[in-house]
Amino acid sequence: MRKKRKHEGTNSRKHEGSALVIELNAVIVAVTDGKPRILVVQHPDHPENADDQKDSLPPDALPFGPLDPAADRTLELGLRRWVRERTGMELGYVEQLYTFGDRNRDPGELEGGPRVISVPYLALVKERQLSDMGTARWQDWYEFFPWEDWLQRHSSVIDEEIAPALETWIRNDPDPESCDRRRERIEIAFGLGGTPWDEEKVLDRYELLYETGLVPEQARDQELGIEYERESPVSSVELSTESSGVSLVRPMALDHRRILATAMGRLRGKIKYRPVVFELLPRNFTLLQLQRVVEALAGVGLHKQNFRRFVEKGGLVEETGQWETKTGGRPAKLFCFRREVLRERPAPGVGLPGVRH
Amino acid sequence: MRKKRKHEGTNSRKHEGSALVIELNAVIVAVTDGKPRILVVQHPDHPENADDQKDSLPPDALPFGPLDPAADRTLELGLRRWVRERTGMELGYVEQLYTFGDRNRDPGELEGGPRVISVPYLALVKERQLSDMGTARWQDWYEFFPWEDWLQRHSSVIDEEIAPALETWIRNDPDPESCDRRRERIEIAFGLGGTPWDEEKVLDRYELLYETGLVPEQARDQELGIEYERESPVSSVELSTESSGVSLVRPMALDHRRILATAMGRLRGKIKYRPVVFELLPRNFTLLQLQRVVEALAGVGLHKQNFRRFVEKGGLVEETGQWETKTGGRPAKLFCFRREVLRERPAPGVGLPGVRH
DNA sequence: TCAATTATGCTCATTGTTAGCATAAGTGGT
DNA sequence: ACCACTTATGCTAACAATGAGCATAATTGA
Repeated sequence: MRKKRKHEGTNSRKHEGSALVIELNAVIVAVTDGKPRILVVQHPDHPENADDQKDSLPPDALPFGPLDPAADRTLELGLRRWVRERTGMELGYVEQLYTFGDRNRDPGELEGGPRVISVPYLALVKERQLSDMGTARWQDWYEFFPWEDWLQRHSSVIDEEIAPALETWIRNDPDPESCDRRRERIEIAFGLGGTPWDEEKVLDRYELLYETGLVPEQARDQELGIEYERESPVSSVELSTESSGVSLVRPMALDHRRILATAMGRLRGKIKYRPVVFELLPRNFTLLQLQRVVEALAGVGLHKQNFRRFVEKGGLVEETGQWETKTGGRPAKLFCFRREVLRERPAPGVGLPGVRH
Repeated sequence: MRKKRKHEGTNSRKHEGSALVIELNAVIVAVTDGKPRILVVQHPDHPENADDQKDSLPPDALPFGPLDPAADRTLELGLRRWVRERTGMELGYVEQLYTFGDRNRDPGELEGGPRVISVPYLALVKERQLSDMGTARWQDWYEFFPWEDWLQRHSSVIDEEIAPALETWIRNDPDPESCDRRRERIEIAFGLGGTPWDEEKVLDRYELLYETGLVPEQARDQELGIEYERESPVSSVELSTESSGVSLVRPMALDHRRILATAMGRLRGKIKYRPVVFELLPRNFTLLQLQRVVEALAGVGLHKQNFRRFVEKGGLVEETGQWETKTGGRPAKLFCFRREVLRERPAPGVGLPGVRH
């Protein structure tokens, strides 16, 4: 009984006995103090909250709510509805991410619960909208993905922890062909062996870490008997037993880290060809503020002068005539998004001009 | 009774009385003779087949099948299963497109049927796999989207039919603000008023044509009392009554044209940063063959010499040493996809080097 | 006033793109 | 054999975009 889902209780009888429900997840992103943060809640009644856990740190969960097939006219309106109801937040920009429908992605299914299809959305909100109601908190998304941060942590996690562990994983594969495939996947995903780092491949990296058990939920799922196969099957305890995964990753409920990875990758890609960063900024901003937000999202540092040239010459912003004086140095011009760019360029985005190597 | 869905009958009792079903759609694309074609079927029992239709041309439908929540381990496997069962085709590359869950997108809901959520997939198959079983046929996708073809038809449809009609639509809006928004959307979507044509904006263009009733299904949906609102509400018979839409568009069932638009836009975007075109080509091909496929998909013509430079210097292909002699001119080198490019470049795609203006 | 900090202007070499010109090597017809 | 025609392929000049850095400007705090 402990895994009874909240929305089974709250919804009308229409769902009772149904083999199928749709759960809407929200990855609500804001950037504060140069850190991308997502809104997380405490998952109401998840197995990991039970006492069979060694470390009792309860996993964070993405906010979620049910689709009410009878009441919600569209999925997006359903999402907006329960986000409003539960957090009081009125979402602006939202974008559907993907639909996750693997069996047993919700362990409740193992006990006869309905098949839960999850349709997560990405939502971007402005800094100032920080309103934390109930158990909801903002959490730096790099706490869930330390290896994605090449700005603050220099991502030594990869060299020191991930790369060696993956190397073991490669070598433990008896089949030389599959071995090569593993190596190729790893080198492409993590930018090893001469391959350049691609900040968009968040999901590929996650999938690899899941398969290799370097991420805590793999062990948890395996204990529950959930198979989450991709290309190559997980050969359980291939890795040295003491290294139970990448250190310092916050636990996450269900497959929410996978969803977050999807969101991060999508957003990192999208800022390059769509002016979505501005959803995360106040109406007026300095170019450095803009740069910091882009850097925070992409997880990489950018060349300041080139960034400013790109964004100004690209017609993405225009001067407001105002100045920001509290910069700690020379005052900076304040800019705002230049809407006309939409007519001029087919794919107006910020790109990552001058990524530091 | 005429609208009873096939899978309600074929599936187990688990679905009986359920308020929710998931339908998997497949947009199966192949390129033959320089034309992108999709696999269409005749929709089993759709209202448009009834005799209340003036022109009795039955609408084409995308192949679809139900998700069996009890049997299908993943959505993708469910898709592959019924495609195999119904067409004998074993799909290779597939990619989830989007999830459409608007109420009444299936008119059966109006008569108490379950809410039908559609999860369409894009599948790419090779030319030779053309196997048409049952009612399934291959159909040039530009028959459904004449205005997307700037290669064969020069797309005079836009100048002669669409642009004037949209101009009327703009002028018929009493509110000057909303009027401006309409104009901006149109100019951006259709590349009018100095804005460049963006071949990826297939869905935006479709949405506009739907809203303005230039596409046959708008009238049909309105007759059925289905609201499919986006930003601005459809003001029904704003347009001159005689012009009942763009000429020569093949009718499509349900919201399948919207799904196809999503697929086209996605594919047109994806070829630029992912080497997916090769899924549509034989293992060995000439550079012109490759170019023709890209052109067919993107709907625009490319500069031959620049295309070949781009694709060769970009490391996307490698020579096989073989020659194609039946070119009708000088024999051409045969190339194949160069897999190593995946390691070298973060986003290896074909791009559209040298689009003809 | 100095050091530190941030903003902003400008350069230069490199690389990539656009739009062509020109040549090569086949075809079919007369 | 010669022709017109087709397709393949090599090459270039002008221009645009990018990467990396130097230099200067305008603030603040010690």
